[in-house]
Amino acid sequence: MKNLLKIGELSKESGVSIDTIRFYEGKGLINPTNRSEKGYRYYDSVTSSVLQFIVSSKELGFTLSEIKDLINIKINKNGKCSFALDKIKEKERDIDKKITELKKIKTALKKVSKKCESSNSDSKCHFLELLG
Amino acid sequence: MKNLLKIGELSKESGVSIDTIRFYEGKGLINPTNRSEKGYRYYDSVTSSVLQFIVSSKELGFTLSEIKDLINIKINKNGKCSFALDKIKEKERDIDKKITELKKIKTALKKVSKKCESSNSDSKCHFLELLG
DNA sequence: CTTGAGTCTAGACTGTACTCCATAGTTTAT
DNA sequence: ATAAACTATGGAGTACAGTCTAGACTCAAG
Repeated sequence: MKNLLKIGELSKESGVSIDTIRFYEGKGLINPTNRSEKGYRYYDSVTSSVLQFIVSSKELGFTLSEIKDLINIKINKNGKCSFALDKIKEKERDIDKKITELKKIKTALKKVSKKCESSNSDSKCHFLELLG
Repeated sequence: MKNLLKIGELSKESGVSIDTIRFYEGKGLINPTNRSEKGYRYYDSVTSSVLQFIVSSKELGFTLSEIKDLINIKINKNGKCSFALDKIKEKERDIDKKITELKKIKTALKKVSKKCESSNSDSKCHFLELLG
């Protein structure tokens, strides 16, 4: 068990909480390098990189299940760029779609608020009048 | 009970499912106009407008709890525009914030995918190499 | 009067990503 | 040897917005 970290140490090194580390294990994202007889988890320091990768990927908008796919590309496809690129491009399209939707909402909100602003502030609200 | 709708009829008229109507009642968004002795809900047709309002507001990005606030403005503040306008403006800022965040993500994703594209498609993925 | 359709309630389940808890066992330091 | 610190497990709770189910009751039509 030399150079191996216990879960608390890994947590400190990675900045990911113990609970979350166990949670990620349950989701199949990481695994302890081994377990002691009594069931204690032991990790090598690569796991810390994996946790960092998870954190970064989350910041890029990937869900845990998508991140699991990415990790599996690394494992099964030997980390070929072309496979990862597909996922990244797909995520870009996802994000674009969301931005488009939000812009539509923004436009609609502006339309509503303009009507509000152009009327007397004490008058009945055009928008709320939809309530019947 | 003349001109009153039973929940199934309201559901058909509004396009909102029976379950959802009851769920909205639990959240305090709507209420049956009255109840029969045996507990059946009866609604007047204004409730259909309220449901339409809820659907529209959801499309504008409001949560149910925010929609409840809007409905209460209508009831308590007599539907004054100035009160509703605050909520609408606030939501606009929310949406703007989300758009900004998503744009940041988009930029970051592009950076990653460009690195992927500029390398041999069979080569190791720069991004996945973060996995250690 | 019976049958089928409609309605009632309370509570469980979905997905996402955790977080917290109790209880028990283990390891480490003094 | 003992206490403090750490770890294990399983399960509950959070937020959001529903959806679905079971089991019981009621209503309308033939």
